[in-house]
Amino acid sequence: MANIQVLIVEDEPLIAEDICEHLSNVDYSVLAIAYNKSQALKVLEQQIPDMILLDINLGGNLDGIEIAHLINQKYQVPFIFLTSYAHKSILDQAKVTWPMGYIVKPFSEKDLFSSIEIALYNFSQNARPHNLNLERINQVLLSPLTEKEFQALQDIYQGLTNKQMAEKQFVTVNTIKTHLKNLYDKLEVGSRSEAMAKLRNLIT
Amino acid sequence: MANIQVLIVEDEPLIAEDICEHLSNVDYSVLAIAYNKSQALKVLEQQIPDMILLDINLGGNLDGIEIAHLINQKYQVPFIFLTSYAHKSILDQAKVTWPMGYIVKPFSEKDLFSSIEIALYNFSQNARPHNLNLERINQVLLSPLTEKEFQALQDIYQGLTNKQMAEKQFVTVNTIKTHLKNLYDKLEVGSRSEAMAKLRNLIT
DNA sequence: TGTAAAATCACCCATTTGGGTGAAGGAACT
DNA sequence: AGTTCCTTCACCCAAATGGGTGATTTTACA
Repeated sequence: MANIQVLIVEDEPLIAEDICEHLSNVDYSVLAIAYNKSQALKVLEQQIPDMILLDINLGGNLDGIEIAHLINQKYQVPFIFLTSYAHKSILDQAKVTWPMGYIVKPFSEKDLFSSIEIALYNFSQNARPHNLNLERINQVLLSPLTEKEFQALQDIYQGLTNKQMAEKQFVTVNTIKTHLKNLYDKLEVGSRSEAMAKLRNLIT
Repeated sequence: MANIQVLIVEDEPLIAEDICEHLSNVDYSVLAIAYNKSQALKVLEQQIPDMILLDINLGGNLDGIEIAHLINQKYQVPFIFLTSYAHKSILDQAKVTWPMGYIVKPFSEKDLFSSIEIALYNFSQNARPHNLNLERINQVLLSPLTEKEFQALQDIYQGLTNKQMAEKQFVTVNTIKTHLKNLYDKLEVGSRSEAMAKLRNLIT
C-alpha cells in the first residue's frame, strides 16, 4: 500500500487521535487532521491526499456533506464517511455525494482497513464508471479479448493516439496496430470511434 | 425504498437468521438465504436479486469470492462482502471482484443499512444513461458550440464516420469536416477519439 | 437594411488510421 | 517435441482524418 496519505476530518480530538492510531497500525500515513470545515479546505488547498476520512457532523452541523460536495467538484479524491449517523435522512444527503464507503461508529480497525482498501482499489481502477472490466466485456463477445487488446481498448477509450499508446506500452506503433486490428475484429467494428461507442453500450 | 430484494449467502444459520431480522427491521425483503455456493447459484438462476450479501467463508473455503466473480460475469448485481476476515491476503482477493462494500463482523444494523443504501445508490448511478445536452456542455466551454457542431459531436459520439454524418445531414463531407474542425477547436482536442473521451468527462 | 455569425462547399496537403500479409520469438499445454 | 496462442514487429497500400485557406449563401438580429 506504499504510503497512502490520509486526511482525517473529525471534530472530536479523542476520536481523531484514535483513528490516527488505527491508521498507523495498518501502515497508512496521516497527512493531517482537520477539526472543522475550514481547516479541511485549507489542507486540501495545500496538498491532495490519497484518501479522506470524513465525519459528517462537525461542530453541530452537517459540514461533512458540504465538504464532500466540494471534494467532488474540485479534487476528485475518494472519501469515506465515518460517522455515528445512520438515519435515512442523513444517508440520503450523504449518498448523493458518491462516498466510496460509509462506516458507522463505533468501528474496529478491521472495518477501517477493509473499507479503505476496497475504496482505494475501486477508485483507482476507474474513478467514475467503475465498469471497464475485462471479465464483463469478454462475456458479451464471441471471442475473448487478450490482455493487450484490452489494454489497447482502454487506451483508445481514453482518447490516446496509436503513437501515444506505443510510447506508453514501450512497443512500436506496428504492434499497437496489430492489437487494434484484432480488437476491432472481436468487437465487430471498423474504427476506434465505433469501438468507443460500442464499448459504451456494452458497459452500461 | 420500495421492496429491495436481498439474497443472503451465509453458511452459519444463526448469523443468516440474524441478518435476516436486521433486514426486515429496515424494510428490505429477503429473497432467499443460501448456505453454500451451489445454493446461491441455484437462486441466481431462478431470480435476480437487487443486492447480495456475501459471506466469503462458506464451509471452510473462499467460495464467496468465486461467487463474486460469477456475479460479475453473469449477473452484474451489486454485492457486499459480509465477513469476519480482514487480512490483507483475503482482502486482495476480495477487492478485485469490485464489491460495493465490505462489512466486517460483528456488525450493527446501522452498518448494514448504511452500506446497502450507499451501495445501491452508487450502483444505480453508475448504470445511469447520460444524455447529451447542449446547454450543459456549453457551460463548461469557453466558446459555445453551434447547433451543427453539437450535432456533429453527437454523431461522432455514436461512432459515425464523416461520410455517414454527411449522408445523414444531407450535406457534403467537406461541410462536416468544417464543423468538426471548429468543434475540435472549441473542445480543445485534436481528434474525434479525444473529443469522445473529453465528452465523457464533461457529462459525468 | 446592414452586418455579424453560421452554414455550406472546394481544394490542397500531411498525418493517421485501417486492412492485408507475413514472420519470428516465447509461453503454455499435450 | 509438437502445437497453439499471444506478442512483437515489418512493409505496403488505401481510406479516413486533421489542418489551412478561402469563398458563397443563409440566417439572425439590431
